[in-house]
Formats: sequence, C-alpha cells, structure tokens
Amino acid sequence: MSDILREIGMIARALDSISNIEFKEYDLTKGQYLYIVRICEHPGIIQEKLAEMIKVDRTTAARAIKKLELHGFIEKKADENNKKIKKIYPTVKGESIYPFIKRENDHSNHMALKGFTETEAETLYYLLQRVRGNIDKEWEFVKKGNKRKY
Amino acid sequence: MSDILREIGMIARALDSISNIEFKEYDLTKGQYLYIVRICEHPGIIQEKLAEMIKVDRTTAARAIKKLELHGFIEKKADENNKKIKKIYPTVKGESIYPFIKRENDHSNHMALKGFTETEAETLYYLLQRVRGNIDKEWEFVKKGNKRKY
DNA sequence: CGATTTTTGTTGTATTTGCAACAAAATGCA
DNA sequence: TGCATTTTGTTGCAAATACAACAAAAATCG
Repeated sequence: MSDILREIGMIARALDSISNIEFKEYDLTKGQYLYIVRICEHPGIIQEKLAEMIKVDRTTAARAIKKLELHGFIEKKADENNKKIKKIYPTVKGESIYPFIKRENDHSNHMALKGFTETEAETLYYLLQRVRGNIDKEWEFVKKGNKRKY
Repeated sequence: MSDILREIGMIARALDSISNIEFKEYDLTKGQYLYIVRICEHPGIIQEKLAEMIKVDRTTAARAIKKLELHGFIEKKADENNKKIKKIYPTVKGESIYPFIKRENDHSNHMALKGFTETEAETLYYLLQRVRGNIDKEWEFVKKGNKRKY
C-alpha cells in the first residue's frame, strides 16, 4: 500500500519547521501561529474546541493560549451564561499579525503547489479533506482512551 | 487559494498523536517510531541523513537516536574509512518491533483512505510526492539559514 | 429534583524539540 | 600541499508537548 501518511508527515514537519523559523520575527514561539489564525478566524472560540481543531492535546492548547494572552496577542473573556467557559478573542496586536501569518502560509501553499495545474491543486485539496474527515474520527476515538483493533 | 497545508498539518498531528499513544505499548516514546522504521529500511544510515529524511532538527535526531541506543533498539557502529560518521543499525530488538510499527501505519493508511477508490488513492499519493519534492527544497533552504522572499 | 456523566479548565511532572555554539574530521579549491 | 568550507556530531539551554490527576460547572437522565 502506498504510504500516504509518511509523505504527509514529512511535508507537515518541514512546513511547520519553516513557519516556526519565519515567525520568530514576530516574537511567536513554536506553534503559536496555529492558534492565532484560528482565533482570528473564529473569535469567541473556547480552548477545548481550538485543541480539537488544531489536533493537539487539551493541555498543550491551554498553555499555548495562556502564553499568547500573557504576550498580549489574545484575551479571554468570561461568558455571561456559562461560568465554565472562557471565550477567546484576538487583541489588536493579535489581529495585526494575522495578515503576516496568512501571507507566509499562502506563500508556502504556493511553493508546495509549484508545477500543479489548477485542477490538480483542487483535486489534492478535495482528497485531503476526505482524508482528514476519516482521520478526525480515529483521532477522537483514540484520544478519548479507546483502543483501535487491527 | 485552497489551504492544502492546513489540512496536511491537521492530518499529520492527528496521526502522529495516534501513533504515539499506540506505540507506548512497545515502550517507544514520542516520535521514536519514525526513526526505527527508517533505520530498519536503511541500515547503516547516519543520523544527519535520518534527520533530513524525517524533516527534524539535527540535534533532535541526535538525541532521539541516543535514546534508542540506550534502550537497545539500535546500535551505532564506527566506519572504517570515515572517522567522523557513525552508521546506525537496528538491533534484534529493533528489528522485532518493526513489523508492529508497519502494521499500525498500514492500518492508519487504510483508515485514512476509507471510501477512496484505487485510482483516487494513487492520485493522492502521486500529488503528495510532488508536494514533498517542492517542500524539500524550501526546507533545506530555510534550515540552512536562508531567508525566503515573498 | 437529584445523582451521574460529560465538558471545560488547571497544575505537576517528564519528555521531546530545537536553536546556539562548539569541536573535529572530511572535502574542496587555489 | 595548505587553507577555507562543509559535513557530522555533541552539549547547554529554553521552550513546547502531553499524560495524569484534579476541580468545578453544565448537561443528561432516572
């Protein structure tokens, strides 16, 4: 069987590595760009959902967000109806770096798809979305402590 | 532009997370499975190449390998002609868990491609390989301290 | 309503990860 | 050949990551 996952792993690590190096310029440490884009695109999101979205452990997200707050990129607001949750919003500072993150990501996307026709790029996107749908379920299953059989 | 990279990042983190949880059963800590498969498939490889292959920092690979050696999964051997390099080989113990890692990876691949036709799976593999080729260059460029322009 | 379960968030601890800086062997080149 | 550069490997730090265990609010359900 063709090892799709190995390719995906290599690509992901390479790109994450590049992004982390490039975002140091904006005082973002490893992985923080992931949270900022999601928070800007989903203002009011709670950290539990953010972790699910990014596919990272809940506690990792909690600490990353705490640090982003400490550095003034985002802020947490209490919810009126639900005392348990804390909604997360970007600050002006957070909003202001969003375009730079997008620009970098766009550039990487562009480089990644060099030599691709429009159709090929769309096909890839479509297939990847389906893979993610499949994997989403597996991730939640295993993350919740269940054991896969194979 | 469709954000291929975000999809790839999510898929990769989810899968890595699953693998790490599942391989604890074999006393492998985070990421170690990556090295073992490559070493079994390329016995005699040096750690510099391993890092390149996996797309991880040189020092990260160095430490992961040191730990694998310490736990008896692999061994380093000096080269006769080149005093600088250390060739890495799996031990019997290392070889013996390779099939389990493969089996888990195969299962994840299978789950990831659920609902895919043979052709779709092949197309995806083909497109991903091209993406990786593109990204490989970028990674080396940035990792070596160069600055991308965009 | 009340008890149980789920959701959401936190902290303690161990581990991996990666940058910087160094060293030594190998290679390239004038 | 001799000197500069590249390759390969290491260690010191600082930081992210994740598992375990806990707490409290909310939701479910008899």
